[in-house]
Amino acid sequence: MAKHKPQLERRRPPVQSRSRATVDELLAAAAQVFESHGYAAGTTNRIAQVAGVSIGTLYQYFPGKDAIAVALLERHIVETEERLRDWAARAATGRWGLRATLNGYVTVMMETHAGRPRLQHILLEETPLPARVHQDLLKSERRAAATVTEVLHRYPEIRRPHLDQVGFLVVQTVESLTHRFAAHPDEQVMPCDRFLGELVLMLTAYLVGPAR
Amino acid sequence: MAKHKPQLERRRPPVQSRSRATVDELLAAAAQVFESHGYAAGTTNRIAQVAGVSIGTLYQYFPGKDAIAVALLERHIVETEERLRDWAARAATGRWGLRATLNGYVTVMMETHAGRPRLQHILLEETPLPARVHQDLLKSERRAAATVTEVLHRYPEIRRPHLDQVGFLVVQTVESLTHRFAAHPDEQVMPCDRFLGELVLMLTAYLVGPAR
DNA sequence: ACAGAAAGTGAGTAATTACTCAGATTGTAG
DNA sequence: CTACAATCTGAGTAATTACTCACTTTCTGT
Repeated sequence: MAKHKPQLERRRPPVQSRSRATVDELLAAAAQVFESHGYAAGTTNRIAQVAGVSIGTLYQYFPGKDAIAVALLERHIVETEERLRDWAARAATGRWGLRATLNGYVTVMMETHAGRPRLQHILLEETPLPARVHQDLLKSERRAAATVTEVLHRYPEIRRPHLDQVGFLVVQTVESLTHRFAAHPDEQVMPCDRFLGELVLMLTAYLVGPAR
Repeated sequence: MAKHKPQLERRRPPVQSRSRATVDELLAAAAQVFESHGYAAGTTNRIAQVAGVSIGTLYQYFPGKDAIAVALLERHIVETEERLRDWAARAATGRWGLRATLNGYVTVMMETHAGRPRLQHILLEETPLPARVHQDLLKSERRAAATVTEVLHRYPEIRRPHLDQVGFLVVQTVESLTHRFAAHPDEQVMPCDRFLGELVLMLTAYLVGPAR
């Protein structure tokens, strides 16, 4: 369908407030359309329509469909890192026990995906992302693992060796279970709050449990 | 792109061995093509080409693209349930400790996705599945949880209440972490065998840990 | 007021692709 | 061998869709 191969850089940077609002509208519309239709079926025409602008305007600010997905993903990475930093800062005050800290972490992650549970999945798995973005994702995930590891260091009841790998597994576990539960919840078998509680229980048991 | 809306039933059931082989070829080709291109970009023409038959032959046995994905998914559900039954039977001999049993479960699940790590994700998330198939998936997942719960009942060291919900969380955890690790392994931070070991450790700690 | 820049429009284009069909080829029963 | 069914072929069709461009409208500085 693509006539030419477009770049990934924004074409014309918005300078007036009107155009900045348009770009915001476009991103919001894209999030909604991708969430409900998937990447391939989320057409650029539909995105423009939902945003309330013409298709030409869309291509004035984004050189191609991929670029929109990349922008959404990069925005999500930034937001997630912000939330994680906030959580780490709160944990660093030392007023919380391990369990409350883990509870906070899982809650933050669930909130992050509460609004559009499928979107991150779609961006990650269905979108042809350039290698650069994959690198960014990997780096961001490693930073998250490092942050979590650092927080865990504050709790002497954790006696497990290789805390960095432990932090990595915690991040992976929370991330993947949160995604899964947000996207396909089985409220019949396990309601959301119970799921959260059990997950925190599992993580706590893992961290303070016998080293072997 | 679709002119008419096709059904999901196979058009002409293969009766000669030649055509049965053709259908197998088509499914194998579809698995390969979807795995490497995703659902939307995995074209029917390409599937037919990889299978070594003409596009017309493909449509003689499958009424539409979706039907191929559904067939692949149903096949995967059957295979997974078989593997799970085998594992439960082995666990029922009573010769394994809890840890070995969990290790076996995780190993089985990792093996299931080792060959085509992305395929299940693609079928589940990118394919427009009819409601019937989603029901089947949910049912299959619940059966898996029931099987695991039953196995866990054999181990008196597990004192946790609501074993059915515990079994459900174990299934969800293993399923989602296995998918994630098969699809995007970060061998640099955590090699596969170490990942398996830590996951088993986490599950064990969760199951035998303090009830509160 | 006005020139030029920024922003927006949407019908149209070229490429892609799911699917069809008229007929050729291969297997099989009597 | 013959008739018929099963199987296979692949060029062609209609629908879809990413993207362009010639043009209009709105804003801003002077």
